[in-house]
Amino acid sequence: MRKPTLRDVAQLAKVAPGTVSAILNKSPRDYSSAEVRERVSRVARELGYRPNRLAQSLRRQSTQTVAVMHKNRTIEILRWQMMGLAERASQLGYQLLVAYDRDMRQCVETLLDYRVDGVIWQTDAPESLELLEMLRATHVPVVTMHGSPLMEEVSSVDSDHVAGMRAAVKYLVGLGHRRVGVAFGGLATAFEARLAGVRSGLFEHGLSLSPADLHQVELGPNGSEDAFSGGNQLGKRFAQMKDRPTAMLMGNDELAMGFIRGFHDSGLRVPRDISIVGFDGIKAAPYWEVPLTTVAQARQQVGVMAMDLLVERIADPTAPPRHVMLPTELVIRASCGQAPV
Amino acid sequence: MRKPTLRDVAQLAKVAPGTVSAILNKSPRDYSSAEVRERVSRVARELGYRPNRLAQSLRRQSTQTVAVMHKNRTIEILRWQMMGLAERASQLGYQLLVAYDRDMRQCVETLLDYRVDGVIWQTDAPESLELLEMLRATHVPVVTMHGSPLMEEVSSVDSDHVAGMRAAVKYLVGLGHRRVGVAFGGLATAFEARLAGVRSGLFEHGLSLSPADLHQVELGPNGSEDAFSGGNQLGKRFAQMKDRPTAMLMGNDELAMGFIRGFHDSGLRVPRDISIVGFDGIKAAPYWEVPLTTVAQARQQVGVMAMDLLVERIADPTAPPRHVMLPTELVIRASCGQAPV
DNA sequence: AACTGTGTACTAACCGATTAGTAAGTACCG
DNA sequence: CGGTACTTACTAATCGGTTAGTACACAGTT
Repeated sequence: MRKPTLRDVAQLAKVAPGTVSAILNKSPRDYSSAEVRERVSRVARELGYRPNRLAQSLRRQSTQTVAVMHKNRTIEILRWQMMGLAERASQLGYQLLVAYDRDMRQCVETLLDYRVDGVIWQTDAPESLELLEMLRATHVPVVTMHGSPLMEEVSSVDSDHVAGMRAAVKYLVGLGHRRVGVAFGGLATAFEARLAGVRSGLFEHGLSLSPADLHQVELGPNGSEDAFSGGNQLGKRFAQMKDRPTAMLMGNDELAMGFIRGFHDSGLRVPRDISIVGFDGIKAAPYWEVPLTTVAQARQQVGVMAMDLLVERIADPTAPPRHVMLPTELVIRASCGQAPV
Repeated sequence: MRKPTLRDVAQLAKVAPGTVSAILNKSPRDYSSAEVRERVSRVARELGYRPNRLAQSLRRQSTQTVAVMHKNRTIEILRWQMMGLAERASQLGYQLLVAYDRDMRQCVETLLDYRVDGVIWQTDAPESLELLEMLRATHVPVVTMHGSPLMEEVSSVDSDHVAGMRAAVKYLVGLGHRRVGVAFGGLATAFEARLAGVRSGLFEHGLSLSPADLHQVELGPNGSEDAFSGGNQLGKRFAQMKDRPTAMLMGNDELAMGFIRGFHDSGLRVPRDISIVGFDGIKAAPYWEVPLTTVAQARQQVGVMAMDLLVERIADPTAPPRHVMLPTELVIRASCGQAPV
């Protein structure tokens, strides 16, 4: 009832274990005769033999497995990235070992114990920098995805948050808006990049971001990461304000959607009374109460690119790190309107 | 620059490898003196020694790793389940090896090659039954989550879809509805269970489901799994119908949300012109155009329970399989109203 | 002095593969 | 017939741990 081993195959086929290995791996060092080859293959098939990857990896010093570090969030865009990653990994013959742990340090250590060939880093919390450094010290190839390049020496992929926000700003300014605000939730390097995009976009048009118009919102109670809730509250507050920006750039779509809902509760309307731009391009965006204008990311592409960069580094660890920025697209729907005169 | 091995530690501490192993594992067979013990621990610490899990697993015949088979969907509720699973796994000291592959068979084989201690099955496609059977034949403990019990012999966890739908039906009937319809997307055993719940619920009240009121909707173009889109189209169609049910039970929240949007486009209103109940309880539900009444699942709980059942079977493979149904809760918001008289 | 017992640490087989080195058998050639 | 070359398959070390079995030293007994 034990799983058959290579030795079992060898015995039944009356050859040495090494021979079986050579044959099944189509090794260039396999000199066996057609007759033996056939016999071994047949026995292996009949036994349903499958090599033990633990043993293989141990010997070969390569696991064909990459670790994925991520705050297992329910943020939709992160899931799309994961999908892209997973699909590409499977295409390239890699397995994904995912880690989830409040204690990130322990998590990294555990993953390394598995002797993974590489690590994908999908956590953009600023405090992760120290851990990244620790990872880098082990010489395991790492690629960060989501979150702007954290370290020069570590390859990274992400959407071009800066360009995306600049495009959004340009669009709003084109609609006549002069006072635009932003709202973000929590701390994250991705948000920082988006904020930078807003600033630079405004500057381009001779405008600037008033500190009063930069809003930090709570992402829902105790780690529920419910950006809808935070956006909702902000929307309600905005509806009460006498003096507010004519347009808002929201940190992500969920925030924007919650905002619209809260804003509407008080009888005010989007885009009549305020213009709203989201970020990400999640599935619900087109179907929202007022279809959301948003900076859409190339969802899965970030993931597949991350995987590509990683195998590139695995193949040649000395290659210089690369930093890829994927273009975003401003998807114009109904949540923005002409600025009031 | 090589990672230090147990042998390195042994050499530096001037003891035999086996001694080091015994000490570091706090083995009951460790008879070493306090002095040696201290020396070994110190050397190990200084070297930053970490055991190679491949070697450990190979020898111990146990990997402390469980495989997760799942269609890596972006359906929110499935992500919540995965979060619960991941968190519990980490608590119990297990790693997750996730698989994503169009070719499920190959996927299963690959995972088994890693000699995982167990498998979590989160794919409710009916065609997966054959694969499950194949898995079972290998005697690896398996737990299915999401998707009603597929096989008597395989432990399963899921929300009680049937009870959930019956509660929803009861609620609608209480509001005076006599003709309620349902809409589902794609094929899935979870949907089948929900449908069964509807039928039994209606029967309880002397009603029944007219075949004309059972709607299968497309889940968006080519595998995008965008239930919003499918729901949206159905909503539009419903708005044009002269004769329609006074209430609809939707297969999941995304479908329900899309439906409401499409329905509203034609000037009709929810719940004035039709009552809508969703299923799942996703984050956006309270914030929708009309806050969604829905059958909420205990999101993460399914995942943690799945992990618990799995370790139970890993510990004792001969234990009888268990089938757990988690209660659902009807969350009443604004999308249902009194039936027209 | 021989025997038993106990504390301590070592030895070596083993998990299941991979692979460099080697050996046996046949073919060819001068 | 001895020597070289080629084919074919085997042997044994190795990856990095775990663990059953063994050896040795010293103390206490009779």
